[in-house]
This record gives sequence, structure tokens and C-alpha cells, in this order.
Amino acid sequence: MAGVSTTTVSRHLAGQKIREVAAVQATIAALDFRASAVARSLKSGVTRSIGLVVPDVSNPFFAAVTKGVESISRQLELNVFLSNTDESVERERSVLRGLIGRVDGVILVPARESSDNTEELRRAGVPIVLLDRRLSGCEDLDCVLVDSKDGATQAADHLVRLGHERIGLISGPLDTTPGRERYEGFIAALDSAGVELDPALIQMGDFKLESGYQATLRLLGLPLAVTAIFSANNLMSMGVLRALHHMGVRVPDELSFVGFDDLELAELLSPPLSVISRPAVEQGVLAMRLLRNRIEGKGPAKAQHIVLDAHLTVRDSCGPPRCGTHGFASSTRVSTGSLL
Amino acid sequence: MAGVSTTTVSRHLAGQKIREVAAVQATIAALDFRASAVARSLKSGVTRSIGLVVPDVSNPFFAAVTKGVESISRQLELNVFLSNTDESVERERSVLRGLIGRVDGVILVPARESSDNTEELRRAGVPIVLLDRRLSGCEDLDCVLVDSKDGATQAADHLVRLGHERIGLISGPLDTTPGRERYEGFIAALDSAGVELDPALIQMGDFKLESGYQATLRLLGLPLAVTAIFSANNLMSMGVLRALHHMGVRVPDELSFVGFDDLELAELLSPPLSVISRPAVEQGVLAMRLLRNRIEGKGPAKAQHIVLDAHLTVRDSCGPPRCGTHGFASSTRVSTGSLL
DNA sequence: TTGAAAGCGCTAACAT
DNA sequence: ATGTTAGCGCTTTCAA
Repeated sequence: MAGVSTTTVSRHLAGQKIREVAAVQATIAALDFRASAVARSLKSGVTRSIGLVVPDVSNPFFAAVTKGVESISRQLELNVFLSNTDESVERERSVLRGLIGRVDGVILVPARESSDNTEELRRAGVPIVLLDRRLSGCEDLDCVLVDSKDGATQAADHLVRLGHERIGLISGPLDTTPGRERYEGFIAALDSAGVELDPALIQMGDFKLESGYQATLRLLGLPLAVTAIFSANNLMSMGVLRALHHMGVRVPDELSFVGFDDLELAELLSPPLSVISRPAVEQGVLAMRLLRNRIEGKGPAKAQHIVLDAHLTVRDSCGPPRCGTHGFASSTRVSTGSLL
Repeated sequence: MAGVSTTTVSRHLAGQKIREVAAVQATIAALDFRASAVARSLKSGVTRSIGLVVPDVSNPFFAAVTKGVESISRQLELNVFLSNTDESVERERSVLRGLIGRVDGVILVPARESSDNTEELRRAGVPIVLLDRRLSGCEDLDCVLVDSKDGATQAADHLVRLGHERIGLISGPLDTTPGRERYEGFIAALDSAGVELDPALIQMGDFKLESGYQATLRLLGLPLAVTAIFSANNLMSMGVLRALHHMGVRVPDELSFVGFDDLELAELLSPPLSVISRPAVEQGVLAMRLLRNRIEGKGPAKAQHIVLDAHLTVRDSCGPPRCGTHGFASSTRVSTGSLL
């Protein structure tokens, strides 16, 4: 070094006034000196990093959430570790474990509502904010949610109002907050509207595209034709659309469709899709703010639960029911159709 | 601690054989002990983290790249810091600076070809792999690219073969590898096909949705109608589609369209989109492998440049030209149309 | 096989 | 205003 002790340099870096400013600055420049983030972390116990754990970055919804988190964390000069769990509890556990000691806090979209992998993190004193999904036994954690139940209710009401009575539900995993709430909201709405609840109309998916595709094929194969489909998330909706397209089923003429979560291109599809939409970037932003407060020890000691609204965006994929015109399963229906 | 020195514990954790295995393991379990990643990093000089710097995670292409990177880094037990630059050189610089000392290597999609922000990183000895875009003065870095020029050529040839002569080009920034190469490839292909190159047909965009929208409006406003449009990336393609939709221009009847980069829903749009597609997840995977080798000092000393192929996926958005039927600019054309 | 000691780079307490 | 010292938690000589 040039002239002074490391302490002096440290002080200078910390913004304190020192005598040999010039010399120190010159030497810093000459040596291209940069304080070691690692050593700082070791000394201070703070990493200036956070973890963001989502099921799948390539899901546009989580991509948007990520953007929201990232924009705030940049302002805060926090680096973000991004990890995918691929909806798997095991992966989630290993990911979370790998974050211990590397981050000051975690924003987590839990893979399964009933599988709590936050134990170790919490013992290690790492603040956690839950995003989009609850976690049983973790009601004491901050949480940013959307009123999925209400959203699903709106979807169901919309279809019922149009006169649909045989509506297929492609549900997400029930052990997931959005999966469960959308399921419950939808079923309850149909129920209170006096619409039948044939179990065959309920198809379980896993929030991934392929499961939406397969579920749709199963629904189309039902002996009694469905006149409408509701899908519990965007990826499965894509699968539904693909299946409908491959089977040559016209929407909304032959079948009506509503999906939970908007798609960037939804209005450009043919027909433009009616969907339940909700803020995504904003969820990320709110979660990051909540986490910041936890990390800094600000804010109320009590857990904050923020619930945002979802709302129906009506476009063109729903119409009145028209029975028996699509499908490949029942030759009876087909011949009936041709008799008319 | 219980019975032994920290050294012994350290050895046990490192996999060496020690006498008091039982006692040590018991104590580790009892204390929920976890070696500090930070202290380890300080001692070893290795962080077991990498940085991934992209222009925009919510662009489906980069989301897919991210997934590829993430899948390999998980296998390698490396954590990944994700950052958006939002196509901004300034943001890139600050992001890259923030990564120094925190990562063992960086995968970078540079914001601008001619603005090299890697200086500091390189002086700090951090290995870098370039992804999707070159960086001038950095030919010595490993790099994973796609043959954009060839892809754009295929797009141009496709349109020319169908008989188009007034083709609008919505280009990305020329100071970007994909922007420049797609521009050059497209222009060169038209040129060698003997198609006119009216400068008004070339609209500059910034790879974001809104610029595709605006560019399309400008193209539709041209006195001499365009019969086809080529857009240099997926986000701008969405903008084009939206503009065409709003203006009521039918594809491919009134106007043909090809875009660079596939869209998850491209085949479900009406019409299904013809696009230039290319591996995305694979680019991420390859870049991560390259980076791993650099970090471990394996592999050839010489920089590796991997160039993947792009190919035309023909669907239904291109047809033969039909002039003068769309647009809102020229009243002459409109009245001519109604006279027919 | 194990332990003592030193040091990775930083900062806070204390002393000057 | 500046320097000295100690210690964050780990690993790695070196010695026993």
C-alpha cells in the first residue's frame, strides 16, 4: 500500500473523512483495488444477496415475478440468486439448503403447500417471504397472494351465465395454494349455481403444458360432451389450446374456454382468450419490499399477508353452449348430429 | 464442541477418515451445524456461484436460456445470480461490477456489441462466456452463438420465393450481434435476389415489443404498400402482430409475416406463424459447460466459438403478395380498392 | 490420527 | 485523524 494503514483505507471506503484522501484514491485506482465482498460478508454477517426460488422461470408468470423482484433488488443493491424447483419438493429442499449462509433472505414459491422445507432456513435465522402460495405451518411468514378462489369463481360464473352445464375443470395440484383455491372456488361456484358436478369433468393436472394437453383429450373423450373448459394456469391453458387445435375443435363455437392467468399473446389468439388476470410484476415487487423490511428488521413484527385481486378479462373464447358437435369418442353423438 | 478440535471437524466435513466419527456426527446433528459458505469462500477463493446477465428474463428466449444454464449449474452445485440489463449498457456495467468477488465466472449476453464492460471483470480474473451476442475486442472469450445471418437469409428467401418485392424489415439494434447479422443477412439476400431496397422499408427497433408495434404502424403508413414484414426478434414480432390486429390487417391474405425466434404459441395463432427457430435451452447448457471448463481450468486454452444453426419453420403466415388492400395512409389506394 | 497456529480480507474497539 | 489489535469461520501447513 501507499503510506497509510488498511484501517484508513477501510474508513475511506466507508465514507469517512481522512487526511490522505488523494494518496489513497490514487493507490486504489492504480491497484484497481476492490474490497472483497466475501471478506466483508464474513466480518459483517451480511451477504447483500437474496434467494428467489420459483417452480419454473420459463413460465411467463414467474418470469414477470422475477422481473419485479429483480427491479427492486437492483435499487437496493442486492444480488439475487434464482433457482427453479420444477414443482418438486426434493429439489426445493436441496435448493433451499444450498442458500443457507449465502443469502440474507429468501422469496419462496413453495412447491407443495404441505411440504415445509423452510425448517433449516428458519433455524439459520434467514427471513422468508412466501409468494403466490401458502405453506402450512408457516402462517407466521410474510406472504403475497392473489385471491385465486375469487378468480376461479368469476370464471365459473361467467360460463354458467352463458348457459354452460357440462364444464370441464383442469385443476392444478390440490396440494398447492392456487391449485386448491381455484379448484374450490370453481366447484363451489358451480355448486351454488346448481350445476351438476360429474367427477369425470374434473381432471387433475400438474401446472405443466403437457398435463393440460392430456386432460383436454380426456375431456373430449367423455361420452357426454363438455361444452366448456376452465384451466387453472397458463401453461396448462397452452396445452388445452394445442389439444383443441389438434382435434380441430373450434372455440368458442364448439367449446368455450377460460384460463387462469393472462398470456402475452392471449388477445392475438383466435379467438382472443378470455382469462382471469392478475398482477405478476407487482407481486414480485411487493414480496421484495416485504423481505427488505424483514432483513432490516423494520416493519411490524406480525406477519403481513397481502392478498391481491384477480379479475376476469372477457375476450372472445366463451359463448353459449352448443352440444354434440365436437369430439371423437361417441359414435352415437356423431350419428345423431348428422341426422339433424 | 464435543471432544475434538475444529480441525478434526473440518477434516470430517472434507470426507477424510477420523477416529471420533460418531461423536462428531452427533454433535453436528445436535447443533445443526453448517459450515459457513462465506468463510469457506474467503479461505479458498472460490464462491461456487456464477453470474448470468441477460437483457430481459421475461423474454421467452432468455427465460429458456436461463433454464438451460440453471439445469447444468444445479448438477454442478453452483448457485446462479441472475440479472437483467434491460438492454442498457449502463446497467450492464453496474451489474457486472456488482458481481466481482461474488462469482467464479459469468455468462453474459452483452447489451451492445461495441461497449465492452468486461474490463474490470477480466482484470479480476473472472472467466466469462459470451452468449448469443459477440463483444468487440473479446474474440478471446468463449462464445455460444446462432447463425443469425443464415437464419435471416432463409427468411428473406422464403418471402422472395413467394413473389414479395416490397418487404418491410423491422431490425434490432445494429450494435448488437443478432441485430446486425439479421439485418445484413436479410438485406444481402434481398439484394442478391434483385429485390429493391427502399430505405423506407427498413425500420429500426430495439428488440422490445413496443418498437415492433410502432415500426409496423410506420410500415403500414407507407405510400407504397408493403406486402410482407420480417421482424428480427420475438418481442418485436408480438408488437407486429398486435399492430396488425389493431389495424385489421389479415395475415397472410393482405400481408405476409416471418419473425426471428419461435414463440410457444406460434402454431396456435391465427394464422400459425412461420418463424426462424433455434435452440434456446441448449445455448444455455453449452454456455454453462464452457464456463465450467474455464473455471476448472480444463479444456483448450484457445477460445471456443460455438455456432448453432437456425432454421425456417414454415407454418401459415406467408403467402403470395396481394397489393393495396390494407393500410390507412393512402386514400388513393382505398378508393381504388372500392372501385373494384 | 490429531491439534496448534497462521492467515484468507475486512472492520470495530481501543489506543494513540 | 490514524494505527494496532483482534476476530469473523474456515482450511492448511507443520508438529506431535
